[in-house]
Amino acid sequence: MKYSNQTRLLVAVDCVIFGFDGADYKLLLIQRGFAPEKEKWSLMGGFIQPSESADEAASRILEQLTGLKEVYMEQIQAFSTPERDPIERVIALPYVALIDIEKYKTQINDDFHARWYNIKSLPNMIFDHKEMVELALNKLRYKAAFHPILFELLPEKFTLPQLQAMYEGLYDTKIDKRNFTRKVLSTNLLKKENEKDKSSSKKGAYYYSLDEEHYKENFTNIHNFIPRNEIPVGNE
Amino acid sequence: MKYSNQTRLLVAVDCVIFGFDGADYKLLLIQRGFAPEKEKWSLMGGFIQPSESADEAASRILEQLTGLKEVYMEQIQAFSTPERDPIERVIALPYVALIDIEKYKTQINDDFHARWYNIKSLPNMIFDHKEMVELALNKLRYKAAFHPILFELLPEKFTLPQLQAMYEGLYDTKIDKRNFTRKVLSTNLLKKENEKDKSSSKKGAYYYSLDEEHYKENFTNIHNFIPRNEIPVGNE
DNA sequence: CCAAAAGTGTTAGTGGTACACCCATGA
DNA sequence: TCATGGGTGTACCACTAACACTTTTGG
Repeated sequence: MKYSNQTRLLVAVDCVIFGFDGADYKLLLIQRGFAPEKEKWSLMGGFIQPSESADEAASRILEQLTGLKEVYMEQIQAFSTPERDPIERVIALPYVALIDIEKYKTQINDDFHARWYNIKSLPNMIFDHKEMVELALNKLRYKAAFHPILFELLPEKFTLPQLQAMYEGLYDTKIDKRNFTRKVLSTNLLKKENEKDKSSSKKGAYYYSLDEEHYKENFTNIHNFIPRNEIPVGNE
Repeated sequence: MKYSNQTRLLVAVDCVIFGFDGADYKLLLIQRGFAPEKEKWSLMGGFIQPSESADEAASRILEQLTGLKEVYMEQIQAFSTPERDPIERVIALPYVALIDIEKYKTQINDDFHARWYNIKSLPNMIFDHKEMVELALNKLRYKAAFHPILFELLPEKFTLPQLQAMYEGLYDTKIDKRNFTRKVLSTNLLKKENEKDKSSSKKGAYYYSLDEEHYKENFTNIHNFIPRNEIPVGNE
């Protein structure tokens, strides 16, 4: 039995995949292989299949492109204007994903002609993908100010200067390192390691890693990672 | 031209409509008039039509039921598991709406056998509508702690004790009225009127109204309407 | 020995919370 | 006059932000 006299629509998920290279935020884009807008840049996306939920579709699509599973992803608002895709109406469910850019490098699947673009100089993108990216960035900026989601972008061991650079990059601002260190450590989300990372200074910076216990328990707590006046308005 | 070999799906919006009666939060539910689960309670919903966006569909559906337009609405996460509707797969885009319960009363459309239910004693609902309501409530609790969205639930003129009761109801807690007053007034979102509301006390409480200018400008600012430890975790 | 990055403490101000009494008035 | 709800101020504490010098070490 079916609902009668109703229009059925294509539903796609589009993945807004962010990475961080130590200095800048990058967005992973592919070159669309088919018309219209062939060869323009696009988010990686795909239609929801009969057997899968939207979350599953997003994971599948992310894995197809990057080889990565179990990545932090979050759905944002649907894009649904009837004319957004000129071929046929498609409802898009965009997902924001944060991945460790280093992990991706080793598993790249080049079938899609994917490329990292600095978020400060994005190319023209098809349809309303630019809007999706803007929305995703806003969401990220808002959420990262209160929740430790950026930690997902880092390798297992990382230094506080690296972490700080991530926050500075996202908000395009400078943060006082003494205040930042104090805030981050006071969350008890991190464990200090004994080794140092000497790759970026002679003195070396201590490695930290996530304290998995505390991280899961306190993930939804509300923190204050960055000064209030750096949180952009017009968000979520 | 069309995308070939892809499955098209029904896409519906479901409206999670909250009201506040001065003491409790209410959810507006309808009695489903058709099988399956005929006569069980349900959110008001409807399929997205070919000519409309999801936002438009949500407004249309809200207006059908309540007669109200230009109401605060916000989309929350899509529900998309393949089996959620036993008749046929439907992707649901839930919307949270906040309406002034008094305005609704005068415009009720009884075709749908609608009824307000206290959110503390909801009836059994069809499909995953209960989950939608939970998600919507969480979202509301989180957002209302930082943004003045609850103001949408009130009539044009309202008193501070009324406003406080709304916050107390949402978080099921008591708030110190001195602190609450100070916080709310410090936002500069309100204008004090000269009249008093004498309906709930002999002394009377001053009416306030939204300072439209400031309200629109500062809507996205981050406030602190309720104590941190009352904000539930596991939110958004 | 020096350049370059890491690490660390203090202070002043702001904002949050806890707390209790007087005010106005209709009945 | 009294019961009821409305309105107001203060003091402590915690958090924030601003700020500068010392440490380490590879070259």
